[in-house]
Amino acid sequence: MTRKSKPAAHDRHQRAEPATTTVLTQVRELIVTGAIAPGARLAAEKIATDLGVSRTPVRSALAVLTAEGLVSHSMNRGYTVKDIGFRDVLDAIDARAVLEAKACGLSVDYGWSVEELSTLRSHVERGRAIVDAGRWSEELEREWYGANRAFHSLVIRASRNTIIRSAIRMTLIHPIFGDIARISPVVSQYVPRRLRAIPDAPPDHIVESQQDHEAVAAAIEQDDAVLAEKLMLDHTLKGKKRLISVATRR
Amino acid sequence: MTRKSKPAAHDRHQRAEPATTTVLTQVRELIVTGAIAPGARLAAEKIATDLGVSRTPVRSALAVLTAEGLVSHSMNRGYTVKDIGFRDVLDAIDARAVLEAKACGLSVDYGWSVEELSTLRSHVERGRAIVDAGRWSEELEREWYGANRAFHSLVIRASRNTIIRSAIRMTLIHPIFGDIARISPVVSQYVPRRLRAIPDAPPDHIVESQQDHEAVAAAIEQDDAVLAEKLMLDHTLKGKKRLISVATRR
DNA sequence: GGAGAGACGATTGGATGCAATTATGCCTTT
DNA sequence: AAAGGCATAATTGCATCCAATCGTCTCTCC
Repeated sequence: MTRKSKPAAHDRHQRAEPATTTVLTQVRELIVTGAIAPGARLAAEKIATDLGVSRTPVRSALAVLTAEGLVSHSMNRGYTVKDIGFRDVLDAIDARAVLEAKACGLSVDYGWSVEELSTLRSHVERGRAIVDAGRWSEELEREWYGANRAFHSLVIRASRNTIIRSAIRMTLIHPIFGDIARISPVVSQYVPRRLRAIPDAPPDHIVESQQDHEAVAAAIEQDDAVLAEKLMLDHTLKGKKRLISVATRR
Repeated sequence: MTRKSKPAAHDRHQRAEPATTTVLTQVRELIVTGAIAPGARLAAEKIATDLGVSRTPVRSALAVLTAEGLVSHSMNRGYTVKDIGFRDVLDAIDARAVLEAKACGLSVDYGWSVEELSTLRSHVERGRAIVDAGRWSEELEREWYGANRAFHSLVIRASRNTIIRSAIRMTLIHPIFGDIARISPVVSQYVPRRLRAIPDAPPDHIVESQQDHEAVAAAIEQDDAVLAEKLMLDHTLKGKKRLISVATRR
């Protein structure tokens, strides 16, 4: 017995991460992806056994999710998944619009490093390549949304404003925007099924978004904070308008 | 024994509110008011005995505070109060500026009820009366800040945007803004002591803020959403500029 | 037959107990 | 005497346990 018995003794209290954190991300994922339906009760016992922990970390995680606004809580009656209505989605878009626009403007005020700028360019070019590929598919769409998300996170990070970053992450803003209308079921429930089909060419709104990204990137490269902020604001609000027009067209 | 034995039986499990919620607000208050210094460790056992509960609700509350960004957490090493720097305060002001400005614009878009408008007027007039009182005191200043807070909350509520509301409440934005520079020690630590003295007449920044409120209220009454949004944005950013000029003047 | 009261079961919120990890102090060693 | 190592103490994180509350079902009474 010369070896330390550290590596994997009991496996029970042997976590790299607190169980509360694990449960938190897991349950949040289940809610955001719609695996747990809105309005459903969140029985602590069931979640605990499902995830292989006791109720204590589950209850902690649910408290956090309540603060985040994803679930609601009634004294002695447990937790339920909040039902996110169309109005909430629009509200979240408005909130994100101003936060992200400001982040964009601040990033220019702060100044972009050459590395950041080149990363930004690569994200934009990746999106352009996908749009210009001459074809379209679920795979390409997923990829474009990947570039989209990378573009937006980079801008938000470049603002160096951690408060805005966590404000965007917080509340419903982040979950809802997983990737507008397609990935996030919270949003896609408001989009008619036929509009969710995969066409042969990139849909108009993606072409338009790609152009928006390029315009924003250009404004950033030209150090025009005011323009960059305005372009980013318009970009997000276009998404809101599109969602409204699409949702009412049933 | 004809009376119901409901009112106050054991007092132990007889809460109108979960202990987690109580602990949450209590500890948050302690942190925001500076009663617990930044960087201090938050020993669960001590907090529990101090507040007369067990460690379980305390741990839940600390998890929420971590999500809110007020405390940081290290695995197996407990929780510590996050040290909020000047940069964080400025970041929070930027975030709040755009959120509250948007809320203001949205409130006009949505439309104000006559009751809301009259409440708004009364808050503005209360502030005006205090500023015009011809004297000044700690008491008057507290009152003016009360009217200030009422004014801002009303505008935010009138936006009908619950996401923006909780975004403002969340992260550090709300605590920091308890009442700029005076009430909140998080901010006032950056303000030289001599500037915190109580003068005989209302200080310039309060007179200016009062004027701003009146201008915003006027724009709201005239249904000018764009103007109201811009005025509110400028109002908050003025506070940021003032804080910067005051903090660097040591 | 319907309404209300009461009881049972299920589930919650909180307190306590236990294993593991980290911090602290003392001792040894060079 | 300083540095390192070891043991002890303190504290964390989680599981378990218990009392209180809520929901539901049944039984009774009108």
